[in-house]
Amino acid sequence: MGHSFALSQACEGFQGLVREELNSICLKDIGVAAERYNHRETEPKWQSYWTENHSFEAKEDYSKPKYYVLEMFPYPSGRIHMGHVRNYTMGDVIARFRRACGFNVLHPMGWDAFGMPAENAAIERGIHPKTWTYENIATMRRQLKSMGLAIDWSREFATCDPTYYRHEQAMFIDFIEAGLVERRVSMVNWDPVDQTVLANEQVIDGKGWRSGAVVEKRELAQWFLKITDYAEDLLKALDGLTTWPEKVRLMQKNWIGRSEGMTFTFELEDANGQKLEDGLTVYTTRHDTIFGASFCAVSADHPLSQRLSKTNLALETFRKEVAALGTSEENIERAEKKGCPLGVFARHPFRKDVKLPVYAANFVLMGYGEGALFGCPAHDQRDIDFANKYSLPILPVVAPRGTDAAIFKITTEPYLEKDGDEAVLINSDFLDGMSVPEAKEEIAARFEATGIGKRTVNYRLRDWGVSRQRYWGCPIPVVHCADCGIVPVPKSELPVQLPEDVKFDKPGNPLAHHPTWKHVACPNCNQPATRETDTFDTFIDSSWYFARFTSPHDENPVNAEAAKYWLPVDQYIGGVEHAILHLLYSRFYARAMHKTGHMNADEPFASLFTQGMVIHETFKTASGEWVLPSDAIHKDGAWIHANTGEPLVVGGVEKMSKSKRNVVDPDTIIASYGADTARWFMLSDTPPERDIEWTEAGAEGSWKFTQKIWRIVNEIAEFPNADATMGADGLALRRVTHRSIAAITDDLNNLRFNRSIARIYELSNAMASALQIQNKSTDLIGALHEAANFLIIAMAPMMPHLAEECWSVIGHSTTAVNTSWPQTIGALVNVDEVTIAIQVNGKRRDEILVAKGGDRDILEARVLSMESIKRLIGGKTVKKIIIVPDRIVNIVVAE
RNA sequence: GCGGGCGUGGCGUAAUGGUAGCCGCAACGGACUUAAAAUCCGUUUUUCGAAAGGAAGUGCCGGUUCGAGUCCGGCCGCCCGCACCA
Repeated sequence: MGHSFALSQACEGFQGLVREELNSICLKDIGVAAERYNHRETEPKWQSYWTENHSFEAKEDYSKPKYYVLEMFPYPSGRIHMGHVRNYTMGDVIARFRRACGFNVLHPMGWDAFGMPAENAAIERGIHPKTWTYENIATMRRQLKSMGLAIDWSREFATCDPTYYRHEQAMFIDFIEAGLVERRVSMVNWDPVDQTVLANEQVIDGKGWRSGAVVEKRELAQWFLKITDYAEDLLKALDGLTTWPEKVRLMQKNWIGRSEGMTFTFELEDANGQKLEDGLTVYTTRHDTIFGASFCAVSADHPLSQRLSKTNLALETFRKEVAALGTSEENIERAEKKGCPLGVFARHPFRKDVKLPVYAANFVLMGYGEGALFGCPAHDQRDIDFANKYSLPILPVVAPRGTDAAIFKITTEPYLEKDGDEAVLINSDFLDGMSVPEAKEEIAARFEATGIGKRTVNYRLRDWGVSRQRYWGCPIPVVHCADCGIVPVPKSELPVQLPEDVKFDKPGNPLAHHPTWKHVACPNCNQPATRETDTFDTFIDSSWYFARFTSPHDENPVNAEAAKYWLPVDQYIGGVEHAILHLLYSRFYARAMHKTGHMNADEPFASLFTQGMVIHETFKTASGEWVLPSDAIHKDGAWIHANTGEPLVVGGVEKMSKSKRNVVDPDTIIASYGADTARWFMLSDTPPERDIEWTEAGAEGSWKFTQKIWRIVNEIAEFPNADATMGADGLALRRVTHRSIAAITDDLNNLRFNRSIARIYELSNAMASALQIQNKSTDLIGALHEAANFLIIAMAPMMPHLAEECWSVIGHSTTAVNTSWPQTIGALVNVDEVTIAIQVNGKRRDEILVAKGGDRDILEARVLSMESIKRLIGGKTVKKIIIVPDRIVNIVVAE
């Protein structure tokens, strides 16, 4: 530990120097084996070679199977971080591996370039969002290129390019025509200081995250995409996404939140028993518990509540109180369950003598079901809390079979049936004795027969509100006209381009403040009208970029031929944090684009892989200030600050973040160790779906390995090339080589990068051992050359620069990138002798080396004649012998 | 609360129900060196034993099986997602 930290400190300022020193020292001692591998020369050299030769530019080529690999494109925040390095390395390995295997690979890159950080930079530092964004893109493009990624840069675009967002606008107009868009008034979180809508995540303790102002609920006309029209399809199609992580599918399933229940209508009457004209329609999944109902509750925003509040001061006050809380679910969660009687009563559908008081309640959501429910306190936690607060009756109507209804009482904890309870209905008239499903069926049949209600399917999923009162986003291409209403901008006039002369000197949307931009003639009647000043949610930009990559320069949003060839994305890779929103929106967008003729597929991503985070150790001072891990040194069993000597507290190993000061800059790492080392580290040891811990020692280890490969290859290159034969001297190495390649191929096909790397280590160890043999025969030299050739191509997806350099050293005039994946020979992959474990009563006692696929009887006889086994069996009876071919012999003896 | 995942050496991890710990890191010993670094060779789950060779061992308890890290049931711990959804 101490050593690695001393080194890491040295590296902070003088990484280059340290490395150069090591190089020169080693050069001196190594003598024969050429120079040390110098990534500073070779990495830029090969990157230029790939660029100049357009090595990774994809063309539609129907003679080859296509493979489209995509990593979630980055937001140009400033600089790439280690998470990017991990993500793009994985994608790159897949791209290069598939390419070597004969696929026509599409591996593009772009920028998710609209969004609030650019506006924040404008507000805080006076930089124009466009300038800020494109400068960041330039920096990050340079950084990504220094990683040596096999990307088709000719397809690059940023979502803030008008050449991209004009198509987004055109498709939105198509969506309007196809009935996929709605303009609707809805409740939003409104920041009165910043004059903008806030997402729920931006409301902290009821206050705006930036302004600190108390957030209000406000009704605002917003654009919605009707994703709920596809709720059922989006849910059902999850079953077909078999190569998505189960976890993500489940998260989407829960998010869509399908529930089967009933809507039905109560008759209402006032306090005097006068029947009201309208009834109260509720949604329930527990219609079986109707006899346990003791109240009804509606949302504060329910039409009935709104209407009655006009003549009910207490109700009006209550509604304001609820509104002040905001729509944040976190706030609702924290709030106590409260209600306000409406002064009206719902008549029980089966018990004419029972009248249920109707409340407005703060826990009822207007957006779900009918915004109204009936409460059955005995079987619902929320309802029982409410009932106890307002002294409402609690009547149990479901109980485990065999319970005496007269004794079964519920007070503060609801009874929820558990598996094995065989719950039945009690206190429920004609339902008594039925199971819950039977009772549900009975009620549904009766309600439907009388027309009081019907079976209904409900979804938790809401329509997607896409309006944002922001400047740095795609303008929504519509015009508001006093006479014609909402008029889409004609496609010929697209793009509706963002004005560049905007000011961020006051709160609110700069587009709305712009003196001229929004004033236009109505496309319909030519009278003065105004543009929509809202822009799109940036999730729209990222919902179809994968399709644009198939034809990034086309005059249409997507070229039909290209899309048909390339889509869907064969392998998509990104963080699990996008498991719901981005991936669900993209799945919806594919369907919407299909409906409007822009795409042929419904599912955008055939396979999904979610990679883990990059984590790093953290340190704090006693006063709680975060300290750079490189400033922490371990001395006499305690951690202290390298400069101040202050004692340090060891924090957790956590996600790299600027605030915890535990970030490692990829630029520094690439400059010091090289891109190949960084890539290798990111793939080693830890399975890709798990969090990987960055350690200096690990990076050092990866770097040493690059040098080891370089040494081995150079040493082999010293021997004149010879063909691999089946000669005895080379056979052992050849077996390792072919078996390793077979395993690596299998692992890479299944994204098991860490395993494939372990196999590469094994192969290199075998090669190093073979090199130790004195007086090498031609057979062995042939085997060594073959091993080197195979190793270079197999490691090329992970360490492409080193692979190219080794490929020339070993004597090729071709390039590794244009070399096919090694073909293994079955006879060398398959073993002919196996070590079989011998168990007695399931315990391993000995082993035996036999020919593979040998005769069972002969094996059995041989095992039984072994001294060690005879001794163990002794005089006991052999009950049976289990033989698993080529694996195990288990002798079961009587005890 | 609901749903899901994970617990294996000092550490990261590996193991189609079939020899637990491949590979790497770290540590220790040795070779080379004036010395250090680098490199190479070796040791490293625990325990008994001089050794040969035993015994135990994959969070805990139980089950299925000839055989369980793996499958089933129940605990404990950690992580993640959703959460007043009627």
